[in-house]
Amino acid sequence: MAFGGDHENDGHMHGEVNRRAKTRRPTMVDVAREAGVALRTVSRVVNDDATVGAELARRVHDAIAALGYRPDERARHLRLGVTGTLGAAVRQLSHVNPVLRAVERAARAADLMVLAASTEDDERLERRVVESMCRRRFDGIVLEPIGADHGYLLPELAAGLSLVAVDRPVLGLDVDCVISDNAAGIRAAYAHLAGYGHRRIAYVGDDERIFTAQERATAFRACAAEAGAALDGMVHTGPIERARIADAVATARGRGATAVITGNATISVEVVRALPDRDTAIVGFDDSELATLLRPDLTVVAQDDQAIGSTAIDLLRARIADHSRPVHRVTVPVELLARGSGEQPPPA
Amino acid sequence: MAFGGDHENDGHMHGEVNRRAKTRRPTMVDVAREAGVALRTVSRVVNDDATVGAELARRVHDAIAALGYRPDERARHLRLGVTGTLGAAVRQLSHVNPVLRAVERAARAADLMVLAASTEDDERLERRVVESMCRRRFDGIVLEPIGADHGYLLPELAAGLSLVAVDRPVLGLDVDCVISDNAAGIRAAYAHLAGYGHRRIAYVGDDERIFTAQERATAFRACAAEAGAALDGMVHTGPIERARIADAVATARGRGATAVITGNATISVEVVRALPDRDTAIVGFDDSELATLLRPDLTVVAQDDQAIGSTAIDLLRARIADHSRPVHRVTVPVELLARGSGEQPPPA
DNA sequence: CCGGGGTGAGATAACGTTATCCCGAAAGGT
DNA sequence: ACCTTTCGGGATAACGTTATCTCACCCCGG
Repeated sequence: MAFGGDHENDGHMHGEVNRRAKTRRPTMVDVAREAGVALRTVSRVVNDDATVGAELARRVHDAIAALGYRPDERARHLRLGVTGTLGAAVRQLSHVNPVLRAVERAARAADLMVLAASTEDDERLERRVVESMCRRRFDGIVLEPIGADHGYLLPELAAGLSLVAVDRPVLGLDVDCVISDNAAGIRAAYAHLAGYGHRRIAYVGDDERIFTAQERATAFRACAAEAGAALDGMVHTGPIERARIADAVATARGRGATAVITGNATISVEVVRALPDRDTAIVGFDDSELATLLRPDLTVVAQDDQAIGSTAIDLLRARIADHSRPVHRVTVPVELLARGSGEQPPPA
Repeated sequence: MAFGGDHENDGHMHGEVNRRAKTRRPTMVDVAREAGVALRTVSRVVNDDATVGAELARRVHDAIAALGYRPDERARHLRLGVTGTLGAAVRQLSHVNPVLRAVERAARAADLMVLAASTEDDERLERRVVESMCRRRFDGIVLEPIGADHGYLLPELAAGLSLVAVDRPVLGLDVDCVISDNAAGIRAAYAHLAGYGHRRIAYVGDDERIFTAQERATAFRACAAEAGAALDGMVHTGPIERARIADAVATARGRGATAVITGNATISVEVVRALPDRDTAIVGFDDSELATLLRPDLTVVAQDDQAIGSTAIDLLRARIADHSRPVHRVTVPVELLARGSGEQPPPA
């Protein structure tokens, strides 16, 4: 048995696939000849133009079916000047990315197709991807920008590219963007933990060269300063590595930390992994499916992915419609979801 | 200072974005006029044709820079007949999908751009996405097929579409595909648990209308039959709902199950959630980041995502090169990774 | 019976590239 | 000095659509 299980009854068998050898694909001209009508009439039929008579329309449809004609959008887009396509350049397609999902949804509602590609957190690859989308004349691009130097975007923007940045701004360039209110999220987390009596609160975050990581760490330091709390051994930022995070957690606890705020979902996982017992309170940044797998469930600062995605599409469509409109930078509120891990008081 | 710190120097400020009002984009003709050369010469320069003199090349480059000329791939693709683009139609872009990642990587190595879109597990949306990619004349499509009726693919294939299915075959259609050896994976899991003394082994899987779920459940039944084990209350398939899975786990344990094999990563999470204590052995299908978060770490049947992805691209490229070559259906081996949850014997 | 307006359909010119030819000039050989 | 070869570069025709005209035709009022 080759495949495990026999599936003869599964699908309606469609029979052999007829793979034509090397013959050119039929075009509108061929359809016109076959139907005995003018080229323009075929175009009219394909585009559901009402001004074509029923008899001719039928003949054209028959010819299309007989020849297996498939319209070519490349020519259509070239002629029209518009592609009806948005590009999404995100860090990793194959990672959890609720914002991308919302972007796809919102674009579909606006009858735009989203085609996405990964930038793999590599500046050069981001550039390749974005420039490629530009050359393809996508109507607009949703970008999750990485790195610092986005100078390559300048000529594209000047040439008419419509762009919106999500999650982070494009540093040094004045373009539309949608970001979460990172500072408010950290403040909410800090206040939440403080409200339960915590005085020594630690922060474990991502590499501060990353914009969001920098914003969140800065906000944390500001919270501590405002609360009059010392920062010695309480702030740990750097790359996401298990050993580093385990170390950070150990150090913080050694200095008397009774609660931890994390910088993102991945770090939350590692922090939970590194905590030997359950007596340290945690508030994680970013919601995730894992949050409710832990015990107690993880209290998180959740971003409003839906709002971010649909706002991004709104901004992009507005930019496409009016390329010289003023730049908008939208900050989307976040929400603290109390689930248990952030509501335990410090041990007496 | 290694990381962190001040970022004032990070982004070279690029100043104001010069958003041109409504002027037409410059084309090769404009560049040719500006440089005082023929259209064809500009094309040569853009395509790095060696037959163009240094002086003229410089003049053309200057003109390109002066006008801000950006080549239009739509016209290029139309003229060339190929797009250098592969489409990837997957169930959810924004979910963990290591195969897609491998596909992107392999395609990049072959100098092909991958543009991906979600089908959202919706047959109609899958059709819209695939047909859209066909009309855009993508050179090939990687499809994670859903549903049963893929008849709409027939005319596209006849018209010259190159397609490869991953994870599941296109039922009823004879097209290239790459799938994991699901049956072998289940057999390995079963033998592994049996080897540790388990006699009552349960299976909790996905809806059997899904191809992989059906294959895995079938293989499990075959294993049980071969081992002479009764199946009463041991096989639970259906939609992924927390309540259903909790129920399934409770039933199985009630019937004396000492070990559980799961149908995929999501189900593994729910099974772990539903197990009140740690005395039931588990082997999960699909590896995931969560696997090593649990205690004990989860023993899993891991798919070889890298192999699946690169094989898919290989098949697709071969199909593009020779459209009438014989169809290949590749089965990729899976690997059992023992991490602890599958090595505990039944309670005495 | 004729002219005018509406209407369905065809010829033709774009859209922005690349490929096929062809030509003019420079170089080299006798 | 002239013929041949080479080679850089220019005119022009595709690629497969859609948009702009134009035109033939029909219907109807005057």
